Amino acid sequence: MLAMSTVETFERPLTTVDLAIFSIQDEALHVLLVKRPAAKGEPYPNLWALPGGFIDLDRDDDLEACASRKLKEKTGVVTPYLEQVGTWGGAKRDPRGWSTTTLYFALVAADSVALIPGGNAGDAKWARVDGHRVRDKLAFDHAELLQEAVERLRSKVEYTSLPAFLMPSEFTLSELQRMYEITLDRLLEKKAFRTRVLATELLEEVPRMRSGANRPAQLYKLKSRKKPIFFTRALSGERG
Amino acid sequence: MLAMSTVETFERPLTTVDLAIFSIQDEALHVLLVKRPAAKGEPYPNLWALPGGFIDLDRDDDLEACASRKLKEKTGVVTPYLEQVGTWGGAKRDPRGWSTTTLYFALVAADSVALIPGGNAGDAKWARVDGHRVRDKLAFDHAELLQEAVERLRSKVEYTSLPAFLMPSEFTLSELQRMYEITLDRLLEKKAFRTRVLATELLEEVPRMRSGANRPAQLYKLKSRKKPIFFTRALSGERG
DNA sequence: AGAATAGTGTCTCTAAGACAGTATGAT
DNA sequence: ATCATACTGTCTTAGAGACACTATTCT
Repeated sequence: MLAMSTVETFERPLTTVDLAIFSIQDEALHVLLVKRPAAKGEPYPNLWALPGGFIDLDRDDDLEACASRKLKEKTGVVTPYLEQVGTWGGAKRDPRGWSTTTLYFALVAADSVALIPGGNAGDAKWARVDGHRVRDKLAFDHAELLQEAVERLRSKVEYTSLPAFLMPSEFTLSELQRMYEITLDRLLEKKAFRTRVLATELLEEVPRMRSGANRPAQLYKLKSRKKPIFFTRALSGERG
Repeated sequence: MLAMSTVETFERPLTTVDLAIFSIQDEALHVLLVKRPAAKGEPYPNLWALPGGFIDLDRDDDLEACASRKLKEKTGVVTPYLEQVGTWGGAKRDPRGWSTTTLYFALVAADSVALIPGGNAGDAKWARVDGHRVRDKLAFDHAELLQEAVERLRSKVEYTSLPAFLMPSEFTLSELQRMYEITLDRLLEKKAFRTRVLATELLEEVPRMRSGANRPAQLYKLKSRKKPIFFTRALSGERG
């Protein structure tokens, strides 16, 4: 390498962006996994991994644009909740050399993402999150990345409206509460939940009801699909 | 470049680690700045910037080791509080090309860091943080990085024991409260503060008192210098 | 009527906030 | 005694949690 200035004298690590894309399926938290390619030179062939890959320096203006692009490629979803979890970098995490990955987590509503395993056939799947992990052995340090993403998600659910981003466009308070319970993996008290949520600027009534074999329920929609609401107190976190 | 495997076909961004090193000086929050070199090819010559630089792929095992190394080089401090804030990456933030920087913030006790502006003479200084910024114009996007670091610091002070890491080895409750007030830039109520702090496992009495021109105060030390304590509720954040 | 889920009334509990009061040293 | 700061007593307030109660639809 030609040393034109000091910047050239430093070797550059491999730089990737990975995604933990969460969604609720069958009343359980799921994360999207993709299968590692089997081509020669590829590490961890055929293992499952979080979707992600190298930054395209020509197409990606910044890290978040890169994450958005990869999310859209995998799920078709364009405006989900997307948050940077952190960056892992080190000499050992990729056999090809010193590498960094910046991890984002995304929340997508189940009904907005019917499209996945179809385009790339069987090389992508939703895996159920059990505790902090998934049944499959994951490539690289992705088990650790996933654990941190799940922990970030769970801890933020305690004091924000994040689960609202997992909802379809209209939903009832009971359905939203169920989404909280699934992401937290514990039951919540109905009255406290409703008071808490309705005390904020999060929801707006729509003049429709959800009918079933019981009393109809008021339907709500999000006032804004932009940023989550922060509550003044976290849930206590010990009850069941 | 020779394409030996797919990994070689991707250009790699410049990758750096930067630090927002905070300390309390003269009853105010300060951050350590270094002056950009004036050598040709160096962007933003002579402007102040957050300390940082390229990863040394041979010496730095991982990102945090790199941050620790740079912190030690600048301040001599070896075991401070160090937390990753996030990673900024994009095509425009460094004129030399697509670059990423991973920002860490560190909290160092004022008395543990007498050594700085001396080694490198006038190329480093403590700058007072006013609101979310500093008087000097900063290089790159460091004003934005600093703002995020300050916001992270302030918001975590609301519900953690972070300011404890800014204290000398022994201190009184009033001194700790003052540290909270300085980092938050607002006054706190004494009784509530003491109850909150003493209800945790954070502090341990030492059998000594701080004497002055008044009633002596009980001295305390941290039970652990490792991780911060998380309180169950945040401060309300509106009073003054 | 009964099942099922929506939604409320009300009490308790915890920890923050307000603020006045007492305690203990130096001068 | 006075001042300054340390420390406590106690009332108020906000919001979580518990839990029983009422409401409304369907079958």
